[in-house]
Amino acid sequence: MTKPRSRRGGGRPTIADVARKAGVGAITVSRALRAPERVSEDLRRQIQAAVDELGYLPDPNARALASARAEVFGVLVPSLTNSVFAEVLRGIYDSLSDSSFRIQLGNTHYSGLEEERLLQVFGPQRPAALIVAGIDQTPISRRLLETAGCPVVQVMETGPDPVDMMVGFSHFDGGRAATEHMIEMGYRRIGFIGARMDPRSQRRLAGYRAAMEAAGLFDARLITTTPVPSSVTLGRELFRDALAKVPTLDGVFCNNDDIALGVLFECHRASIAVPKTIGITGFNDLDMMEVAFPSVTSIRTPRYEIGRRSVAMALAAIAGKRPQEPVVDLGFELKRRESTAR
Amino acid sequence: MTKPRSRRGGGRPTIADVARKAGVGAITVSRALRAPERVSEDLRRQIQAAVDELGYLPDPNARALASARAEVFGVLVPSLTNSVFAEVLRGIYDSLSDSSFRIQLGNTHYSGLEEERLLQVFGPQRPAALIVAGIDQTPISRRLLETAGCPVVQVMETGPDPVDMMVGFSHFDGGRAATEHMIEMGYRRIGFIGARMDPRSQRRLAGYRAAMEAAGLFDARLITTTPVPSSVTLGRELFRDALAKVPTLDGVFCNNDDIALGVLFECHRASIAVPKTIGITGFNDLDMMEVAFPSVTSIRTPRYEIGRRSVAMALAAIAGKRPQEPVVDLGFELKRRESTAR
DNA sequence: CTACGTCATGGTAGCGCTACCATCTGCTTC
DNA sequence: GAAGCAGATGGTAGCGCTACCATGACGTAG
Repeated sequence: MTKPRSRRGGGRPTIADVARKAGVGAITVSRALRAPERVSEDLRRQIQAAVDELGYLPDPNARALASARAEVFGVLVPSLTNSVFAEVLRGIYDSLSDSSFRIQLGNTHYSGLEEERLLQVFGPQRPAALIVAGIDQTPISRRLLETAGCPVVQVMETGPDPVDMMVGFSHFDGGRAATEHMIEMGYRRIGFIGARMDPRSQRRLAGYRAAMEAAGLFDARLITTTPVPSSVTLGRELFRDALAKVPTLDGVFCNNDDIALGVLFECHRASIAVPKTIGITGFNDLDMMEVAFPSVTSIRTPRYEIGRRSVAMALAAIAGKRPQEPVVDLGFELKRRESTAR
Repeated sequence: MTKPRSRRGGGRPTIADVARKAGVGAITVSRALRAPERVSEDLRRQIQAAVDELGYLPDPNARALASARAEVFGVLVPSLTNSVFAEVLRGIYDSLSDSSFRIQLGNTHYSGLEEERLLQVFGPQRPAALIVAGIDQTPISRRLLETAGCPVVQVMETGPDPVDMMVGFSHFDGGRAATEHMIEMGYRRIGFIGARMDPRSQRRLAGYRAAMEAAGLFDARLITTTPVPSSVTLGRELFRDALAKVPTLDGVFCNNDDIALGVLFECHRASIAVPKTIGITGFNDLDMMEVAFPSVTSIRTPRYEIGRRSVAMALAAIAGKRPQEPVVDLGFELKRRESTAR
């Protein structure tokens, strides 16, 4: 005569309660909820009535345990305050908001080690999909992704060797296009200014370098970088450094828009004419670049779209319909504005 | 002779495997992992060795089901791209990164309905704590929070009637302090410009109004708002509207820094002298306000600290040590800068 | 010396759900 | 008319873990 453990769950209705009330087996309730087309019209209605009456909500933990699969998307980004990733996240959230998937977000702080730790935490939970920023995972992270047993989408960049799927664009090409534009506009001593040189920044720099070399304009002294996290403040300081180092500087390609804004403000403060004396190009094309005075040339990147697309691909894969092409390049767009209109 | 279901888990080691290898009972392994002090030194070592050798990681879903408690913090914010919430999130993440808690983030899009939906999704999972932005929950949301059976922290604002705990500051006082500062600096026709008038913006506006009325300067035509989401672009447009409506405008208190930046750029573009002809005050004090030219007066808000503090309070409550005072006001700071230095 | 705590450990019975297989009905096929 | 089959439904047995209670060893008090 064992008395039941008095509902350690705290008394909320379970699937058995619904089944009893609807006069069916528990498994039929389960099916009615997850695959309604496999239950007759009649029972479906009865079950729905019981669910509504009891206010039944399935326990996601029990579900995850029984099916060895949690309705969770694991998302790993290197930064929460960088508005670039915020936009990607927004795309992810918007695409998932009318599904029953929950989102578990991890912040890697641009650290491979932290990424490994987070994957280790996410893995045992058996997420439905993983979305990770970047394509330069450590070998350990890569193995964790490969053995995660769920669709994986690497976002922000494209590359030759996806773990599973990829959505992004070429940062190298972006850097090159920005630089070629400045050369075309007549700038010659074009500096590169970059903070927190993560792999994507490195590739933009490589694109810059390729363009400068092709034009016979490359000079290592034109490059000013720091591992410090990016900020508008830092943009100003790096620009000062760059100008001190190369007084003949006549343009800057900034690793991102924060930096570009810092440069712009410093030009105002020091009464340096933009675009006449100094041309400025940013990267990402944040909303404010168009409004700035003068408006700032930038590379528009498809951040929101990357988020949406990554979810679409993951959902397709979950549904067993893997996309034909696992690597999607969403491209970018050069926005020519006043800051380079010499 | 029922053959076991061939490990639908996919063959990763379970607590039983560890127990067998260590020559102890499963429950002892469970204890060694969660409350090491209750297991003898000897066994603890043996168990640790077995765990390491097998690479055992507890299944969080099974854990959650058995203990009716998931190691998850549910976090609800109204926007992912608003850098204010990004900073709060950063504080939350930094405070939780060396615990075993996972974070499930929901985006309410400033919608009460969406908030209800998300709480409905988070609840059945039995999170360890809930952190929600704002204090103006709908009655339904409020009940969901009250019956969540876990610590709840409302963040961003303080108010008289916490569901459980609160961390924030007074937006009314912030709005009033900013406005009083401008009055003190000699501005008289001070406009209020605000986008997406969420409850916090409303209270800043109320603070502005209180200060203006106290000084006998209030005029309803000075107020320009819109429900449209905030952006730098919008700041410019609203400023144009405001100026068209009240050509004698000599200052603006902006609902947030994005708007302020838009105003600043428009002043540059239209050759309006700042702070001489128009004074500008923002709200939040984003990094760039100090670097802008001219630098922009703003109300510094303790966003990161709000995130940290909310987690600290939640963790204390989980540990059974509820803070003496459930409502914490972290205050704000007026940063006087060039944009109001008439 | 016995009664009685205390501590370390273990066994059992679920937590609430779903995978798997069995059963049953009704219909088609030859 | 028997065999075969598809579709709807249900029963059973877990998923991997922890709550609860039992047990045994030991020490301490009376």
